[in-house]
Amino acid sequence: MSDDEPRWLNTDENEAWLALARTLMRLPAALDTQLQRDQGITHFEYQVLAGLSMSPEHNLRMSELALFADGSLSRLSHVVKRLERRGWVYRTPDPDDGRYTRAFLTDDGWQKVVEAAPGHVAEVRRLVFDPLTKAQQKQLRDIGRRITNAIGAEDTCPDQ
Amino acid sequence: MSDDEPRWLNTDENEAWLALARTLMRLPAALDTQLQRDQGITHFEYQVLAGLSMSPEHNLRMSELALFADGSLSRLSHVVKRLERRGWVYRTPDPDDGRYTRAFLTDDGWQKVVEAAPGHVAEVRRLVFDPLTKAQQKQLRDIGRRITNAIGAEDTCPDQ
DNA sequence: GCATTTGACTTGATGCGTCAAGTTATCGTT
DNA sequence: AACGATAACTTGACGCATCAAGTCAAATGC
Repeated sequence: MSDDEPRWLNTDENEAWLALARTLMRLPAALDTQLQRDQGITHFEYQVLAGLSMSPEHNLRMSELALFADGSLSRLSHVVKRLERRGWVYRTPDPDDGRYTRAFLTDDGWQKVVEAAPGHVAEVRRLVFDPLTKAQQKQLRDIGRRITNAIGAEDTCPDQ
Repeated sequence: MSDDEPRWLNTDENEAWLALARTLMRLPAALDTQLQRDQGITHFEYQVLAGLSMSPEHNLRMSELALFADGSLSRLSHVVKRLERRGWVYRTPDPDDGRYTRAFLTDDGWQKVVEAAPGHVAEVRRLVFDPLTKAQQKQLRDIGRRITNAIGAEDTCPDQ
């Protein structure tokens, strides 16, 4: 677990780590900024709405939605409550199994996604894909997967 | 600004974006988890302590420290207040120019960094560098820089 | 040399995420 | 059919980040 002498980062690693750390700090902030400024929603709220909009009947179980949006059930519950207040979503117990709750997108909610999506995608493109070469895009996918795999094992998801 | 028809992400881009989004979500959480569990501090608090520990006299101006730790002055002010309460840091007006505040690491603060650093570095290594090839590490540095450059121009830092 | 401006913080209110503790509905067992 | 166990949420309290407004010290203009 702990060596006698820790292996510090060498110069190359340190530069890579610095670059990654900056990205971890600023990219989410930048994406949130765009959505907040143009649409008055957070990136997480966007993901929730987008998740519902992509499902066949515009509805999902809370647990499915939490998995999709990569957040805890508790967080999702709070967020959906706010989205419900804004009239974009409503919840009903699943008719097939009363333990589940289904979140439905309203028509207004659908409109909101349709309105928000192009700007968000454009921002992702501008900040992530435009600056990278094709090869780097592929590398990025592989790198991201390797890192999340390294994390993935112990705690697949928060909460619970 | 907005095209007639937005350019959606293609399959390759979508996979890369998914992998990146997961990393953005989970890597910071994983690093915070380790530091919180083993040392009772957040990653941002660690960065603040580490920043001070690396400076010649174990002190920096708040504004320098904010830049180093990649956070707003306001955020830093709150955090340093907490670190001060815990006895790891203290603040004094800069003797040379009373407008600046200097944050100093205490002996206990230094001990804390020495205690926390090896475990944190080991976690970064385990989650980021061990899973990657040498070539990917270099790519990661370049990719990170390109993305932060794309962001960088408009808002170098929050607050202010 | 006094007033204004600028810059470097500091503070308090607000909102969101997390954590621990509930609730409620079904399932398995007896 | 009753009982505990489990799974799927929901809720409330708490901590931290952000934002807007305030404070205070030096520089700047007149």
